Amino acid sequence: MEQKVDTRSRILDIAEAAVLEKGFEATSIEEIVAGADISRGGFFYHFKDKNALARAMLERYIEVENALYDDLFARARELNDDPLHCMLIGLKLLAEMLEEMPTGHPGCVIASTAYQDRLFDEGVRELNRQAILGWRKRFRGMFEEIAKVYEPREPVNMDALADMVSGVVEGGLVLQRALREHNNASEQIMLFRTFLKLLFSPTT
Amino acid sequence: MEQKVDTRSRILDIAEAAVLEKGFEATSIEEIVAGADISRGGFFYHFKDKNALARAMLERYIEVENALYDDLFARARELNDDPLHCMLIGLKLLAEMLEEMPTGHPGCVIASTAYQDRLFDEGVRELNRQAILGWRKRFRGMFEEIAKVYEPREPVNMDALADMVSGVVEGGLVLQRALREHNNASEQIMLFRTFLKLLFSPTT
DNA sequence: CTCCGACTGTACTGCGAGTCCAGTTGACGC
DNA sequence: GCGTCAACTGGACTCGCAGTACAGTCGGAG
Repeated sequence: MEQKVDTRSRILDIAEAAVLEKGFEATSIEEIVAGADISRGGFFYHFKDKNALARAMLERYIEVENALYDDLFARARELNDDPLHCMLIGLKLLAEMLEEMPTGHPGCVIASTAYQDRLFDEGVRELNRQAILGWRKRFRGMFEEIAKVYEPREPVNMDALADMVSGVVEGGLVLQRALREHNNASEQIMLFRTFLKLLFSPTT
Repeated sequence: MEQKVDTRSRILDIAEAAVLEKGFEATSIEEIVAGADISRGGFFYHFKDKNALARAMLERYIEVENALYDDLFARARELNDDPLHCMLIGLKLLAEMLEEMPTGHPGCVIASTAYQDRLFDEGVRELNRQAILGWRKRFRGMFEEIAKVYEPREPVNMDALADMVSGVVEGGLVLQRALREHNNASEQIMLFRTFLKLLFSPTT
């Protein structure tokens, strides 16, 4: 049973690296089993089909991403108790993290999944949906805390503002991928930060 | 020769609809030729392979999108000569247009292409890149006009601000696709508009 | 010693991309 | 009216990859 966990996550590691680099469809099972040094039969022992692999990858990815956000904003909170400054510091840390990744960010599986929809079953799509709704809830909560302290200068839809965090990151990653530049995502986050500063700045 | 143009664009129509709905890889040539009522041989007569099809689709799509932006901001200019207000009106029109699309927006081929990278050759990727750089140039020009009249309240990187238009649209479309909601993209654009209003509002 | 979970290995089906090519059809130029 | 050429049709084929089926192996827990 040691082996089971081991091999399974080894497959996920290899698959994730390949998928983030080339896309899901362009990654063959042949290639994964070669990388993980197992037989084709071994692969299908762990995953019913490619869909099951996609599902497991998404689950793991979302978990990691959530842990990352938890950690990021916890660190931000330690540095400053004010909800607005906590948000601003958290976003700064996020931008820095994205910038530090040498090969550029691995690219977000969410967008990739969204645009290859029909390749996946309903379970995978629903997982994707729930992940984004989770982030909406997370950031909405944070923005409500901020709004309690700082009256927004313009009326905003809180759900949309929360979605903008995800949207700006996703959009930035799309640009980055397409342009072959490497800091678009972090620049976009920094601009969003500027937006928040202006939106919640005291009305003199 | 009438036929040639006719059949070719009929293939592109069918393919575009299918690809926007299901993604490129999930769309088979079989299905395209059935829809266009031609033989497999006929398809390969017009397009060397799926890559050539992708390239032609992208070219057409980018042209349409550029014409759309031209038209949108020309209409906005007619309504108001001030560069900031022209931008704000143009974005409003864009948001409304996205909202009016009954099935939600067809989804942006750019993002889809970016995330399926290795499926395509260098030509397709470069086309994609140039399209985004074109939008950067377009919006950067507009923002520079605005900045001549209105001093930005916070320092911003003009290229990044220009990219934010594309990024917010792309990001919004990703959310929309993944969430199965229908107005995320337009909401994101409206939020970006709020950002611009705050950024370029007269410093009291 | 035996059972079981984690595999290996092989052989097979089926699908879709892409190739090759021989033949048809209709418009146009002469 | 005849040849030519572009725009196809239709069919046969190869290849790579997903997925199925299943028989056999191997090592550790009981």
